[in-house]
Amino acid sequence: MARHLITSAIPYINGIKHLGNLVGSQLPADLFARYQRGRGHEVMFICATDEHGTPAELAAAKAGKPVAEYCAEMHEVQADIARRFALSFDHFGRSSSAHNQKLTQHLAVKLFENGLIEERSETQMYSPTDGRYLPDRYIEGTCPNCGFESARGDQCDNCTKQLDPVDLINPHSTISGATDLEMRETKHLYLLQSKMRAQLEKWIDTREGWPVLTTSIAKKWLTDGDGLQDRGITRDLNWGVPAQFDGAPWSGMDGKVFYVWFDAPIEYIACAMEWVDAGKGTDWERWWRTDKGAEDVTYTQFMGKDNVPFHTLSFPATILGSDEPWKLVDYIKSFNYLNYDGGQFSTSRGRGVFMDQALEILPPDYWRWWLLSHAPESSDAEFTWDNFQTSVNKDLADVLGNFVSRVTKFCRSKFGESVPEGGAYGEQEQALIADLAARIAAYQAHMDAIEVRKSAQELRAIWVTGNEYLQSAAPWAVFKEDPDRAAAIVRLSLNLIRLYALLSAPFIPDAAATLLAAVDPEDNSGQAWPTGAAVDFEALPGGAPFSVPDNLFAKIEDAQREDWQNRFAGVRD
RNA sequence: GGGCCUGUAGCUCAACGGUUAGAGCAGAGCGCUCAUAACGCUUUGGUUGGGGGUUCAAAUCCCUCCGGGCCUACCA
Repeated sequence: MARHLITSAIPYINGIKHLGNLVGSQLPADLFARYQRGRGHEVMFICATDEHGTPAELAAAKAGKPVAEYCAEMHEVQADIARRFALSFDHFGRSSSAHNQKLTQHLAVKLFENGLIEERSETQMYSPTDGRYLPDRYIEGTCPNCGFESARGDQCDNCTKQLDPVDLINPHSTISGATDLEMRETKHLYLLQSKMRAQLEKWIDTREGWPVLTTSIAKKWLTDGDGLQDRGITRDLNWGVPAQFDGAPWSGMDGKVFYVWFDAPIEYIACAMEWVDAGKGTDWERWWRTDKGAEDVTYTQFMGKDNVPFHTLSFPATILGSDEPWKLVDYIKSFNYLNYDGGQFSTSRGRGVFMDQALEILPPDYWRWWLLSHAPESSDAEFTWDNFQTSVNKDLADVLGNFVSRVTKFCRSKFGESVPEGGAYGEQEQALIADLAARIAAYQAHMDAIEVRKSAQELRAIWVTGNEYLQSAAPWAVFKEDPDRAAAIVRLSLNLIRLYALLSAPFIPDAAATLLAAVDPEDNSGQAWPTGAAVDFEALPGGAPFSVPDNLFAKIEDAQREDWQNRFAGVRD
């Protein structure tokens, strides 16, 4: 039994994520976790909320709440939606946890002791009115290059020129509008990634089979310009992991916290400690410490492409630089973006479908199927209602749902609600079994390789095989002359439903559970992962009871599609 | 500006130097009547964005032009 540690990029605490965020990390990670569990492997699937940083402080202020309270509430909101989307985290933690604070501080000390952290002084824009230092993107002004009036401190959206906040004409805070900005000298800790460049490059070069998207981004950062740059890992903020604490080997960091991107990935580890606290397990170290049992763990990370530099470089720099035996990632699966109907999803403008809204209109399996079967693996992908309607109606309702319907209803009317006895599998059945064995092997190969679209395609082909078989075996015609032969056909078909339930569970867990409950109500056949061996087609013996489930998937009507298309086109409150 | 990805049938995508470029959807025809008017079979449809080059052989490698997207280190 293999052991799989699986993490999804941790979503930022603010707001509810849209479908593009979902398909970029959490959903494919869940697919993989469910698949590996299904195969009988031991899985630790971890996710959390990323809670620190300026945006959380501002959102809390806007909501009129202390930031800790705001984050606690938003964490529950996100946890609830994740549950309702059937995301099967073993633990959904919080980067603001005591464990993460302690571990982040510990690793910083280790890095310092190993000569990889140093203090540097720099000047940054400070807003007395806001009472805070302003990240570049919170400063706007007139672009000195093109005269555009809403240029941000880091880049002009109009002429795309890279800027420095001091270049802006009439700069002001986007938080308060204050114009009394001033440059102040401030000290920060820097992670000396440049010292680790060679080590990181060697590590990246020895990774095999990583997505091009993953390695090309890592390579770019390693070699661009002067190579990998040192990175400030503290910020002048209140909300975060304090950079000054008992035992800190540096001073003068009072009132500063670690940068969210330093502490966020560390939460992957701390989350396993939270998992123990929550009473879900007893030993987190055997997942994370290679000196304590984690040397045989396969660690896979899932993320959108915007997260790749932090996972290929910064976090490994933290891990490797600590010189402690932490488990390093084995495979990084990265995704492009999902666009919405000709443009981008937009949180601020309420453009596109957000996770809560999605569940208001349809059950999770509908979304899971479409999103996964269209996952943006090789390039950006696009959600359109037309495509969504077609995929759901054809794949789920017609191919899978209708197969279940025709088999169970035919059986009920001719043989009653138990698996028919009599007859034996013949040549036609052997051919079907051989065909499916090959398809299941292909499906597994794609799932093992985390080829999400191809897996979905193969799964659909497996569903189609059932309809092809029924059509050519034609039990409704055979029944008139040879009821025993018809019984064997129906018995095999009912077994196919069970097989489909097990194979489909990673994609559509709720529907799979419904099928399994209908066709094997007492779970007599076990739920071992099917390999396509003969035994998988005889798991439901003659005489076993079953029930006819309600239609698995309702079709999306044209009127619904149009309604939703209008509803999600613009402005969310 | 730099880097990376991408352009293949009406649409969404495969094919990663080697038969005649394949699937699903959409379109056309036929069949079936168990089923959510569902299913099955057959079939139409491509100068692989343009041009040049390398090779016995190019969608695939190289150059160039055109289009789309993303990243570019202080948003997270």
